[in-house]
Amino acid sequence: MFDALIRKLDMAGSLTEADHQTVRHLSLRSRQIPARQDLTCEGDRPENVHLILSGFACRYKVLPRGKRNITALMVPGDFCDLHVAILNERDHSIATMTPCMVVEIPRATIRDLTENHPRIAHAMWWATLVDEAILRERLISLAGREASRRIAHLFCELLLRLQAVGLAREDGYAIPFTQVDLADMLGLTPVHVNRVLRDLRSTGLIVLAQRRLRIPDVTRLKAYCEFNPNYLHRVPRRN
Amino acid sequence: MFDALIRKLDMAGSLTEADHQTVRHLSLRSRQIPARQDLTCEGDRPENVHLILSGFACRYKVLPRGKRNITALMVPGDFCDLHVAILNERDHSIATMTPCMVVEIPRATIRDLTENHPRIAHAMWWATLVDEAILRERLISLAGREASRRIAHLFCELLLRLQAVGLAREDGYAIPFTQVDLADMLGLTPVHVNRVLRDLRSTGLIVLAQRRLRIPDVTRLKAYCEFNPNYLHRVPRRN
DNA sequence: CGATAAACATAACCTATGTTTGCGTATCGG
DNA sequence: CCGATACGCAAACATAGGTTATGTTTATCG
Repeated sequence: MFDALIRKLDMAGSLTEADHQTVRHLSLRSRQIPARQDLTCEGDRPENVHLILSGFACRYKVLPRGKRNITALMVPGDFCDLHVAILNERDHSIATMTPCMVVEIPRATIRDLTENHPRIAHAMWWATLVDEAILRERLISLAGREASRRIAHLFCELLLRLQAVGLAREDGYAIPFTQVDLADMLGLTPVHVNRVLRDLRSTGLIVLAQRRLRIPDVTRLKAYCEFNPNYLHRVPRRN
Repeated sequence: MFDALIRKLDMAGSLTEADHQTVRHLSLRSRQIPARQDLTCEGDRPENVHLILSGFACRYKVLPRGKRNITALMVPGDFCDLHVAILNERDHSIATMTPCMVVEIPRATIRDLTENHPRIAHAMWWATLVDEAILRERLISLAGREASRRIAHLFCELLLRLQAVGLAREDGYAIPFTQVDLADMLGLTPVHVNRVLRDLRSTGLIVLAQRRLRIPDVTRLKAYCEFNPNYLHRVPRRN
């Protein structure tokens, strides 16, 4: 539990051993949550910040017409809602997409960390900024890429993010979303998602069956959607 | 110069008088920059954080095919690139859209503030989160609203943001963008922006001429695009 | 085991938006 | 003052993606 949290914060690259100890001495609880259940709702006075240990969650907002927009996807190791500690009203909801194990971090704990542990505060701010960068890239997808490249781009992003936490192989991963979920993430209709997936399959760019995605030629898929991973702000590891 | 900065940080609502003093004693320079000029480029090792005193700027990214995507709009009182202090590589560029007066805040100054002034750090983090909320709302516009509502939504957002800094009246404001700029912000073609503006004009929702926007019936325009201002996280002022 | 629902698939049609092109007008440097 | 360039506007046409409808497969459950 603490490991996941420390690993996340360490990505910012500024923690000391003392900071690690501080984190390890927090009193945290983790909780198992079933699939498709709200963690928090728009308008709530939020009490806890959540970190995902396992499973997938999403940030979403429902328009008056009933359309669900997924604005972010959270995978194991991600914070769901750091905002909570800072902003007073939440402007969106967060739900699990699969069963999830999450750590609950009380708002007060975050407050304390930001006030008394500048390097940890810095790391949390860093995490916020990376989330924002991912959001920006999704915006670019919606504004400028056609449906097939948009999907391909999402698949490439997920490949890297899941590899970073050991949930993807070199060439693929388990993908737990329905086509409706994908549509809500990509700003498309489920029907069109289905069409485009068929096309991507038929050109051999992806192999997708039984909720498992295989990318036979990762380089080719990345080239197809002009994927540039710099926005993920990964520390260059083995590059 | 310090006033604008303090006003921005104060929106988070957590600064003390001592913090104000700290800010006032920073050594900052301001600089006039002509229209349509990059403040910083993608890939740069960034050195300064910018705060806009006057004029409009945007955050953008150019896709390989040459399409420019504007992912954010900065108006007077906004930070352009708080990231800089935290992330090491920039993944996008920032440019002025009109002539701008900007304050340059050295990266080292931000570092110092985050390490030694937790409430100021908190305020900067807050600003980041509000930017992210705005970004999310733009994402929703692109994913779920058709062109005319998308434009209307942008106009409503700008009305509030500009009113907050005294640059808009009750019913309108000077809007310095070209239709090409609008297209790049909205993920549309300039031609379609033109069409849609014509429609919005003909239905009387907006009056737009000589780079000045007037909204005869603000309530009606807000209703039209289902505008909900909660994502701006304004402190309720006179509501 | 059959019944029900969820997810996936695909076809026909429709519409919002992109594309191309052209024209008029304002703006600006020389 | 002139030519060049940017911007706004409009019309005709092309297409990606939305809509509606319906069938098929897979999972769930009594």
